[in-house]
Amino acid sequence: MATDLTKETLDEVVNQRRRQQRSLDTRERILQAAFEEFAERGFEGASTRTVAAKAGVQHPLVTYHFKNKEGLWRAVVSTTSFNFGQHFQVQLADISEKDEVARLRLLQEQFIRFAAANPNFHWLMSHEGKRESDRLTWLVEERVKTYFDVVAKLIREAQKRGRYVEGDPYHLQYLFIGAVTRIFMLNAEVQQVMGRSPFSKKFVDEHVKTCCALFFREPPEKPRRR
Amino acid sequence: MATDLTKETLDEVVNQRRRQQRSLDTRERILQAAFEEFAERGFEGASTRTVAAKAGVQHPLVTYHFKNKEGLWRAVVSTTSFNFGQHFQVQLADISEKDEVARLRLLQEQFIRFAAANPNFHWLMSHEGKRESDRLTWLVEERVKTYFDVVAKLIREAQKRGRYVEGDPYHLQYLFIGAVTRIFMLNAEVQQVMGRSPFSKKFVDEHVKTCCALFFREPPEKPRRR
DNA sequence: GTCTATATTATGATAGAC
DNA sequence: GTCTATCATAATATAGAC
Repeated sequence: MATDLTKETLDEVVNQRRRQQRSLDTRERILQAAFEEFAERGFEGASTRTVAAKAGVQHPLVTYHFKNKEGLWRAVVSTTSFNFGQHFQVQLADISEKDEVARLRLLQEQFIRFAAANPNFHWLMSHEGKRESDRLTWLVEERVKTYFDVVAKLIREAQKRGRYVEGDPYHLQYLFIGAVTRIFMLNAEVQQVMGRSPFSKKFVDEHVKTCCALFFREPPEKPRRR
Repeated sequence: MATDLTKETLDEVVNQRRRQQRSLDTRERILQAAFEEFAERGFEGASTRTVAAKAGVQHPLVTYHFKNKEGLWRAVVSTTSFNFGQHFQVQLADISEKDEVARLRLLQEQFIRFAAANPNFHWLMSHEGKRESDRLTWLVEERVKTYFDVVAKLIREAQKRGRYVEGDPYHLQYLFIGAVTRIFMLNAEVQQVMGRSPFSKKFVDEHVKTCCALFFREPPEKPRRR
């Protein structure tokens, strides 16, 4: 079949592929710009025209690719949530299923490093948690609960072994997430109050240590060796 | 002089007072509505027309009483910051200047109870900490720094006595504030994830205990009595 | 797939009557 | 002090040309 293609139809195919590629690029650039815009201003505060301008495309293209503002928001949440999940999978695979404390510690450390690298992700989520909405219900059912449940299970195991602070695991997760993320989310204020950026490697390493030290406990005293 | 007043002028005085009172009421209602609106949507997301509608007044009255949107925002921050400060003064006066650990503990507990009662206050502040602006600079210089400095001093004293976790006091304050406030700020999400409200008296009491337990340390072992 | 043009609605701000 | 009327601007969304 391919050998039957005339010069004209070959050109058409090439053109079509170029167009498809450009379309994908456009979609990707809108998505990236929308992520920043939604994180910065929340769903209602965000402007799809500003998104288009940031992405360097005409504003009707937003509607073309994502139907409407809500479709754009859902696409942003889906891709960023996927990235969030991916961030843990790789390293977590190296650790034995049975060592729950080690898994939890790695998970929490990775969470902190993800928060440092993606403060916008936490703004995106936080904006929706303020008040009830269809978007919040969707977010909780599809994304938040699954993550919370996984971590809660690990926290319970760690608590059994005396390696994590006491308390309701869901409650403790809100404390942990708040303690970890706020300093990155309020980075402009932090810069003015502390005179340094919370994003430097040195600071992030300190932050990992300090946050983990707050929630993890040293192993209970073993009978003395020797 | 007062005895010279005719019936007409008396009526005028009464009317004027009524008008002044009504004006103050209007101002107050706009202020309250604006607090909710700014907390919910941030400065740029907030609409002065929505504020007027919530307050039940015509929208030009916003301009009359506060000049413009920024003037309204400043008035909101000033009054709510004043309330925040007032919240500590009363009980703090009862504690000796010298017992820094007790002062710090009371301050932190009062902070938690204030956060539970006024989640909007923390939203109002958080919106501005995201990115640089004249409003942020004003906020940090006029309100944030003074509070942070007072608490940092107490934290250093408590650390000297081994009664507070180690680390930079400003850094630790961001951890503490984040841990404390997030669960109240995301109350709609919390309700869906945990199936209960973070605002119940029982929950707030638990929260006070859990948060303080994370940051305060028990006194170092004294030589055993008896 | 992309872009011009436009319908509709909402915003911040102000002028002027009462 | 309050309210009606209005201006200039910017928003979401869509129709239709290319």
